[in-house]
Amino acid sequence: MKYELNACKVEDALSILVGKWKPIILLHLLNNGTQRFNQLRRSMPGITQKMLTKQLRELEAEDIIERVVYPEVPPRVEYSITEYGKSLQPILEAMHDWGVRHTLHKQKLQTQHG
Amino acid sequence: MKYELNACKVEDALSILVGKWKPIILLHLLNNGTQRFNQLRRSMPGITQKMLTKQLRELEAEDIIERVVYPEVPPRVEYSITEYGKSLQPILEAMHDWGVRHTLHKQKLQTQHG
DNA sequence: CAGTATCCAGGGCGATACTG
DNA sequence: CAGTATCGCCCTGGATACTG
Repeated sequence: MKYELNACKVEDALSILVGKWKPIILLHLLNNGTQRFNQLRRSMPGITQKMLTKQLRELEAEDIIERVVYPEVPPRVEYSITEYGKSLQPILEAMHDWGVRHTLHKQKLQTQHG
Repeated sequence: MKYELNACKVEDALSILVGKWKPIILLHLLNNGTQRFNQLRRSMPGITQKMLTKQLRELEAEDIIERVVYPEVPPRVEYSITEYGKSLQPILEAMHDWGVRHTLHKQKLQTQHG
């Protein structure tokens, strides 16, 4: 290992990403750029308005995403990743890469045991 | 971005790491090598036997750690990271690096707002 | 030493209804 | 359109006691 990893720091990152819909929200914003509330909602089948609002607010509180309200009728609210939020991308990529290999590993285990 | 990240894969990785004590356990095993049950326990102030057992069993079920029982009296059980478990290290490092920067970022925000 | 078994509190998350 | 408000389930995790 490059150096000793500190558990507290790891958990700081983990606490940001933990939440049933947070990774999905982040990936949608990273992949598709700025999105309106209902645009996000439609792209996440199964999420309720309450949960989407809650998860967005939590990410906003951590300065991971930005929320911009346009004073129009009907209301328009746009969400986007902040520069700081983009710094999470290496973590998401590392997880994605691992997830891809994890699928293969599980298949291998099943072949061995099954 | 290098390519589109898939939410399911990211969550596969996340689901392994989520658990109040799992990152701590993994870092202990990565930093210190094979450890006995009470050795881990002593290095994690606040954890109960039940929780340590539970988290260890879950990591074992995912083939992230290995559990070896020595049929002795008194019993000896040793835990270690598997080769597969070591593949999580890039994720933990990415989280650690981010966590370090997150601390600085929070301090910066507080200076601005406070 | 290395666990189980049991009970219990808090919070995450969902379903549903209502609103500026 | 983009939210709040309320209710309730379940699951994680903690406290405590017991055991091969």
